[in-house]
Amino acid sequence: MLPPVASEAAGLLDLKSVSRTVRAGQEIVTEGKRCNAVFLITEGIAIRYRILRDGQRQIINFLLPGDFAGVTSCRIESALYSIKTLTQTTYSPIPVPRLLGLFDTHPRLAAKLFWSFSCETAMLGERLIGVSRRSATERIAHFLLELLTRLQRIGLADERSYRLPLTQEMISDVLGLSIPYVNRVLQQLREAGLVRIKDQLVVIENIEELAALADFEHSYLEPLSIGEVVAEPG
Amino acid sequence: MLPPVASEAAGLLDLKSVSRTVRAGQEIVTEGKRCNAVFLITEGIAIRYRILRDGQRQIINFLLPGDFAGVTSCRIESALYSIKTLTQTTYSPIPVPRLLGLFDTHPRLAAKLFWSFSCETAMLGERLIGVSRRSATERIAHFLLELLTRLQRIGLADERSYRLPLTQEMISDVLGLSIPYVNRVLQQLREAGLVRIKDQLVVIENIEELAALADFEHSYLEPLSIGEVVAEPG
DNA sequence: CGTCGCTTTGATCATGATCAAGGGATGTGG
DNA sequence: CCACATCCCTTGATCATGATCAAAGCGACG
Repeated sequence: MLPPVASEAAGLLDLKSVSRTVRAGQEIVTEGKRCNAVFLITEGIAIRYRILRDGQRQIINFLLPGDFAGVTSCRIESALYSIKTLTQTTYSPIPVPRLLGLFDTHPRLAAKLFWSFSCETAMLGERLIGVSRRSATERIAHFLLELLTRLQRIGLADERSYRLPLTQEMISDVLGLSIPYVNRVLQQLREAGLVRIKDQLVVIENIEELAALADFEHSYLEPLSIGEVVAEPG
Repeated sequence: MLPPVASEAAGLLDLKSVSRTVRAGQEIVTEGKRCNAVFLITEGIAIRYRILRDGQRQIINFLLPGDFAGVTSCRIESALYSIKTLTQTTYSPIPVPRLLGLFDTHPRLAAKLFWSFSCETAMLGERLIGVSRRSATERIAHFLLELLTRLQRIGLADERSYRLPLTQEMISDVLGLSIPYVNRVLQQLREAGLVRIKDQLVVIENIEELAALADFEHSYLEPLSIGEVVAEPG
């Protein structure tokens, strides 16, 4: 259940033929190394991150099925970020020239692709606001809701819960918090009857209250009814 | 002295004919209101920001000549962010359908545009890392160096200084700090002989040391020698 | 001359980091 | 079957970065 843009691209580029599957914990892009392809994730979950000079890790975002990984990681010289799988993951590398060739051969698809990337940027903007201006509790709540919404979009979450290998360390690395503090905040959320995380299962017990707490507005995740904009002529 | 991509786009779209000039302090996009165009800034400086529910302002980034403003602000329903000018600014609105039409008519340009946007995302990623994991001093140093580099690219900064109406409040709103603390950190940087800000003139007195302090790596701002990637055939 | 916008200073407070250690699964080799 | 290692979660005590509150200085400008 990939988003339309992703499956359309996959079809056009005949990506199945070159897809690869790796197990959990593999790096598919390494920061600082040359990288001249982007990757369409078709199954599995990965993170994009950077290790800072003091050894801290900052996770930039989570890559879910349908996401194009590496567009912002790739630079001509070297990748800006590393990408590592959290679960068994299937992905298709798309050489950058091939991707850009799409602009010549399938402009309409390219336009959609372009617009869908603007969604990633919007997510980053929201995360920036969160990390910059929100309390630890708000950040954690917001982050868990963002994941819920994104996973629902691709059919990997039900009404109020989802399953993924999310450690407290990862939460701290996404949000710029310390592990013990994440632990304490999660306890509070649990005691408040808002969220329960247990054995890789995240259950949002009270979505409305949590969303209010987090000031969560999911409009920035809306899939942009691009059809209205790039209407087929006639 | 606009970047090549911007001036190429401007030429093709015959934007001069519809350019507008507004004075400092004007909002050209308002969060929450409908917005169905993006804006190519040709002169002047603006900020993109959001006012949070508690009244705090988070500045997402600075828009300089050559930047396309509003791609991430625009959603079909309503803008995610506001954009306000800091100086007198000239800009050209580009209706979204027109922009997307470029993908049909000038795929090569569209590809460049696409790639240049990935630069904005990279900047956001860096800012996220900064706000999330760096100390106030590092953040401020990093921010001032980023501005220096970006302004140099478009000929608006010399070797080590630039002029723009940057208040301490704005620095605090970009970086998620309080005004008094920004003030104190700036004093330290001044006393250390690293940076001096006076009367809208920012002087980096010791670039190397400041860059080391900030762990500043400007590769993420590199203009991506896209020519190598989208080489004209033949 | 008063007001407004910005900078500066001081005192106190608190959010969240850090340090240190223990606990509970799960897995692995002897 | 047990030692032990590893990974992750949890808890406690202390510390510090940076927020908050309050007020004063300082031009510029009408």
